[in-house]
Amino acid sequence: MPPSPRADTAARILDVAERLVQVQGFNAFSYADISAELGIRKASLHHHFATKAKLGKALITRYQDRFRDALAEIRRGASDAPTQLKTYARLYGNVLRKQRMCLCGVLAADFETLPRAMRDGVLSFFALNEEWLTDVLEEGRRAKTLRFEGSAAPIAAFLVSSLEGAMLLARSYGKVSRFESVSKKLIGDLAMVS
Amino acid sequence: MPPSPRADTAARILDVAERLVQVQGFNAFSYADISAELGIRKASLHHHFATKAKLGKALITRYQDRFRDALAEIRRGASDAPTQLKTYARLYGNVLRKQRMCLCGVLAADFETLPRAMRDGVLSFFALNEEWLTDVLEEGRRAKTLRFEGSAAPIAAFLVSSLEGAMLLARSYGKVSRFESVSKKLIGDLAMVS
DNA sequence: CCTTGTCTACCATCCAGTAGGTAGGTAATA
DNA sequence: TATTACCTACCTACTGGATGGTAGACAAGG
Repeated sequence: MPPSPRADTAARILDVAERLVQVQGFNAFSYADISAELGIRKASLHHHFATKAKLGKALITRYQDRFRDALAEIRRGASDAPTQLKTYARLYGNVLRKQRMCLCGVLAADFETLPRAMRDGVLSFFALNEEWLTDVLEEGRRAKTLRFEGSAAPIAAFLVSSLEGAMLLARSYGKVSRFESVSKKLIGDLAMVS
Repeated sequence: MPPSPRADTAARILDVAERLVQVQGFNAFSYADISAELGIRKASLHHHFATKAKLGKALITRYQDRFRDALAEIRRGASDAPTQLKTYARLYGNVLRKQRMCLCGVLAADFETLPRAMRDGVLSFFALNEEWLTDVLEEGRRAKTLRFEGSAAPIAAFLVSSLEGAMLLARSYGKVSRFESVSKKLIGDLAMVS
């Protein structure tokens, strides 16, 4: 079905748009930016993604799907909970190392200006992260590799928001080490002293 | 100097602009928005703040000045370090309760699109917070009201970024309780068990 | 008289989105 | 095989409206 000579155009549009949003925010980029970068007319972009809202929603959906896969992969690794948490934090670190902010973190800043479908997508992404972390935390406590008081869910929410905040400030400072320092502390405080 | 019948126009412009930035982000609001809300023509706004960049810088400067005063006030209160931290976190909570994001937190998301002067202002705001927290942390450790390992500065950086992240997500979820939960945990983990 | 604050009127540029058309591929029908 | 119809992907050209910003006039107060 793809008779085009090079990679699927829709995917290339998403690639460029994703980077632009992660670097500049949703309201600061335009179809013209993508058009200039890909050498494709604006009208053609609208052929693939009729409105900016739909493009934005597609961006979130793809991002979340990939993230879900990455999380499942960590779980399949069968390593202990502290190691899974470290690998999880490295997912965020990898984004930051590309000089980008988490897609949904930056969209959270634009939240009040987003169309409904995008808001739902952003919240769904955070929920996915929290649910995954909740599972890892509970498993770690059962295995005595993690230590924390109370239920796991609020700890998971704490971890997600702290990592997002750490990314936000680390990128502004231009120092990935700021993020690493925070993620190290977060996990260190949870890990059982062996 | 202010011959105007009501409060200084420049200040009223800053008030509206501040709220718009905190809610929508720097790139999502316009002079037209302020104009409509204040019933003052766009050209008059430019008379007070020639460019959007200068308006933005003035916004940061005023925000930081007020924050500095509030921090000094907390220090003057002469309460113990954990109480000072709680009062500090309440400053953030008060912003969130107005359905707003921290001005500099939201500007951090727009960081890459900001003019130089504004970037400097944002970083300066974070530095102010971290320096103040570093002082409180060290004092608390000396007084044995706080407990933490290593130097205070990275803990201070951790606190600022975690609180900013907690605000970001709590606002998206529309639940101030999410922020309260995080700030309670942050301070609880530092407070000496008495 | 000059400064300050406001106004009307305007500008060039950018924005998301639309209208309408072309080229080429696919598939059913005759 | 030839015809007809439809499809996808892309194009040029445009629209209405918003954007940040400017020029110049006018009124009031010191």
